[in-house]
Amino acid sequence: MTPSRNPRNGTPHDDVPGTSTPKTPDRGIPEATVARLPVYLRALIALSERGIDTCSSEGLASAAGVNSAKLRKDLSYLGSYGTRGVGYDVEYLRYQIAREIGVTQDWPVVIVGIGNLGHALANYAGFSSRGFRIVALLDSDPARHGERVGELRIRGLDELADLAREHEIAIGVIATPAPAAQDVCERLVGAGITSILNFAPAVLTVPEGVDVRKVDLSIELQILAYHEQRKALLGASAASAASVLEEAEELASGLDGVASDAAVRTKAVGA
Amino acid sequence: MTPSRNPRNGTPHDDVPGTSTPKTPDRGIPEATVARLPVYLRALIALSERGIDTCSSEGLASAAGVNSAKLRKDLSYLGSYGTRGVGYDVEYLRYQIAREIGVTQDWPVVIVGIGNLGHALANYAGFSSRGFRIVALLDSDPARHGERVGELRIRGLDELADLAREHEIAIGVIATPAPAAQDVCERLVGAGITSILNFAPAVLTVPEGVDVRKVDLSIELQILAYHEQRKALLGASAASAASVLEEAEELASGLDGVASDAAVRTKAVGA
DNA sequence: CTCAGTTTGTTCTCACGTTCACAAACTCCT
DNA sequence: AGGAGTTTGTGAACGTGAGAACAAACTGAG
Repeated sequence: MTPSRNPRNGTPHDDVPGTSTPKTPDRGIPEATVARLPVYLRALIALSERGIDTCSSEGLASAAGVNSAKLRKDLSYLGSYGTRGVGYDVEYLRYQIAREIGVTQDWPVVIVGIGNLGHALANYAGFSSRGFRIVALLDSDPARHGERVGELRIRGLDELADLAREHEIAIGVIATPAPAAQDVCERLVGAGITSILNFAPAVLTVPEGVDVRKVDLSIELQILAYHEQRKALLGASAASAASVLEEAEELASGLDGVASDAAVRTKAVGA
Repeated sequence: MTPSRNPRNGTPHDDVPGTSTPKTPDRGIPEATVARLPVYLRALIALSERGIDTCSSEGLASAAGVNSAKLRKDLSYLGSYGTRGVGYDVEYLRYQIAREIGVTQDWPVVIVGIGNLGHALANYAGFSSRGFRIVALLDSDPARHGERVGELRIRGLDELADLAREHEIAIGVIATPAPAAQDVCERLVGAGITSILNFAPAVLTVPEGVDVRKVDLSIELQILAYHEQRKALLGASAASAASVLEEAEELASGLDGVASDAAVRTKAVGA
């Protein structure tokens, strides 16, 4: 039973229809929310495996490492799957999120570039249990063709089109060196693949309608390095921080507010 | 001349000065910008290697895969390093960004968990050329101790504290299975490491002042799957898009996983 | 020197994401 | 049945980010 049909798609805050917003609010779940749904799903699976069958937004939020208000708002985009005064049914919510993401059944995946990283990805057990099935491993090096990795054999890139058609592959993973990435990307797109996960440190250009997500180890480390440097600087000498910064900046002529006119004039005359 | 005013922080409408806001207005570069600086750096290195010594914001932006206005705004947080009417000096800008990120010299890094992924990371040549040096490989499995990977030997976790002190390690990489991640994380923090890159599919809790960045392959794939599913649904019947969206729930649960849908629903209701 | 052309740095506006706070809705106890 | 306690779902305020547009500042030719 439980009618619990929530009229969610009643365009919640669409006040004035047809005025300034030509955008379609059609079931569009915000990107930031989409990126967190898999985290919630994993937390729910963990709870489920521990035999817990009900949880509050507070409990699930802390398991997922987010704020509970954010969690509730995120879930509200999917529908009203909780019960006030009680919480969420773990199995039910788990299924609903899995369905929304689209991992109630497996997606066939191809990995291109079977070097160190490609091997690691091919052997990663986490995929199969999370809605993905690796169906093909490709590499441009003929010396590797035929080599077995797990249950699969490495094949040549020329077999891509056939394999993609046969297995209805929709997701491709690029684990090649950077110089090969764009070429591989175009082959994937040519084979009808419209979602690409790119591990190569290169910027890919793709036609409209193709989604690319990038995972870049060096970039992640560099972001950490920035914050680490910042912590070191601030902690080392908070007093001399200002002078360090002043020295670092040289050609900075910040002009805002009152002093701008004077500064500009001076500089223009001097030049 | 030019008292080298800080270009950032004009504090547009600075409400109450000095009293109510203990927030650090000092040189705070927006996170979104910090995340893009490494991309610009890589693009500049590529230009430099091709012998190009000057570039416009337009050119650099397209090499980095972003909008030129965004690029200029990002760079403006660092200072005024360009020349109007001319563009940017590639080498100069490259150095300024590297300095801002903090990769003008190498950061010592430790990798914990030398399985498939750990091996791949240890062998990844990109680190050394981008401001990082792997100085230690640790694993909890004694059977692996002593094994050589590249130039390093695998060591036990008990050596972490000594190695961290000796090499002044500030960045740790976790490449263990999920269940071990939190424990390893605490050991890293205990050894004085305050920046962590986590590849394990687990939520880490750390004390204040420690930065954690997460790289999760399954999550990236699931985000792609969501969009892929969306494309498939919309493309299937573009004409009846409106109606499809209205009853997306029924349609989706009808199309995929009928059996499991029924099972879950039954269970949820039954419970 | 002046003027036209080019490109940066900055301002303004809008959209998106986060967080607070509270009404609505449920359970449990008396 | 009714009231106290709990928890969801959401409206509203706030902060951050993206992009368009433009003034400032440079180059080079005449």
